[in-house]
Amino acid sequence: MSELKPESIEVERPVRNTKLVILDTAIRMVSRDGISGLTIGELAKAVGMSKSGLFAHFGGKDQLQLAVLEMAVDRFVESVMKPAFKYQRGEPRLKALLKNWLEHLNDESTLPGGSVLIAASIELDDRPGSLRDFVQKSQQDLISNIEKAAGMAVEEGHFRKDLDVEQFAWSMYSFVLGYHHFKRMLNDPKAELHLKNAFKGLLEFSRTQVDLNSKHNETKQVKSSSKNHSRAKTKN
Amino acid sequence: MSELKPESIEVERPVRNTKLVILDTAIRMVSRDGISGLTIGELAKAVGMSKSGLFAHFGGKDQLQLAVLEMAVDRFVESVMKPAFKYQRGEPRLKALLKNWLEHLNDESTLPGGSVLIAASIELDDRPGSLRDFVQKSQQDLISNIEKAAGMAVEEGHFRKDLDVEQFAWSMYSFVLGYHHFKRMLNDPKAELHLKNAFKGLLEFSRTQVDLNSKHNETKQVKSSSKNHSRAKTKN
DNA sequence: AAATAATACGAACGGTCGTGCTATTTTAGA
DNA sequence: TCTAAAATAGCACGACCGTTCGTATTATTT
Repeated sequence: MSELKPESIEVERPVRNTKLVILDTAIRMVSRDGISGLTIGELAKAVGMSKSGLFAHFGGKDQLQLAVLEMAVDRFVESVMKPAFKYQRGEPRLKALLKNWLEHLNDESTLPGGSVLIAASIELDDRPGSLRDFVQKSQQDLISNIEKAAGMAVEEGHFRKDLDVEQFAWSMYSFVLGYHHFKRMLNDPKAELHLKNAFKGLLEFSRTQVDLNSKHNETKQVKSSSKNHSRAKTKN
Repeated sequence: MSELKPESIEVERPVRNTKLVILDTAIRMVSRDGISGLTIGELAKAVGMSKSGLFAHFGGKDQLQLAVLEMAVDRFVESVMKPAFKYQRGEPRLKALLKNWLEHLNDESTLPGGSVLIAASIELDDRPGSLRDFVQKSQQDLISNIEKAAGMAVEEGHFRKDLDVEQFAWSMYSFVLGYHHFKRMLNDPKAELHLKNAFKGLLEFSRTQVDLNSKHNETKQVKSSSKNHSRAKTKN
């Protein structure tokens, strides 16, 4: 009736939410059933639209799957990586990284069935294609960022100079995988405790320890003859 | 009824290899495509028989899947656990365990697409049912065995007395998961090296460290004179 | 007002899925 | 060899898969 001025300020109110709603729903389904378990029919039913209508938003199933994984990576970067990189270089940043990572994995509202990317890694690790390539690259980026952060900790003097940053990233990532596995599959209530203990031990191991009398560290070996007099062992 | 033909030597038993052949083929397919990716039609084609003929061997798809997982666990026990338990209690057994585990994971002939059980764990971790229950129990058994082996290492004096064996098992398992992930998804050629380094570090961390600088180290425990007799000490 | 683009819909297609039912072949014991 | 049972094949079914097509309802542009 009274629409006189159509050039109001609410010009930017498009229904572009559709694609986002689809992907948001899809990511939860994929979290439970895996990237291969995603079906267009089920997804359409979940978002309340027709198969063909949903299909039209993506060029095909592969592109739908890829869009889901891209969104998963995007969320990970936004909620884990970027906030961590606002912390101070070195140990604080690494600690923040693990903390954000943990919170991200524990967010049941967005990941009710566990990490999409960890699951996709195992699902796709022997199926060549653009999906696998994408996941692989995202994982490599993550590892690389951990290594860089560890390298900064060395530069800052938080970690000792002969630390193998590749080994550090490897161990840290393995601990996160272990946490995911123990929590989700084994329902281990101590999973978080064990992760924190392991990470604390890794930090202590990596820290500068200068009370050495012998200096024959002729190797890049990660383990030197450092005596960890204060070992983090919270017995329970 | 006690009259049987004693001269009958049942040596010419045409082994009912059909079921075994089916499961052996299935395990390789599942290694690549996951336990949910297994289809009866593809499996029948791979072993060269009809869908219905293969189907008759199992009561349904669920039971086929369960049989595959059971065989996977059986092979793991036979090739990893049992041989390791022939080694001496303590560190030697733990080292053998990891060695066998590594060789098992590296056996491309039986596991061309990575561990069936690790993949199944992630696939099933949010889908209740008999499959999930079975995998969960098998994993719990494995963890429990690692904890026991670590406990023995404590009893033998290889590891220090206040070692948290749960934490030990958690870390060891996490390293294996990390190895699997880095090798399969990231194609990291250093995966095995990193695993060995991490395990070596874990062993050193767990070992009895005779700190010479601290005076009040309650080393009432002799180190080598009577290491053979266990002192009836059970883990708390 | 007319033309155009964007969205979403329902119906249908060819395939594959798991799974019954019935026939045929193979095997084992008399 | 004969026969009963076990093993396997053939066939058909309903359900669901991804995908295509034609179309209706809107917005946006001309």
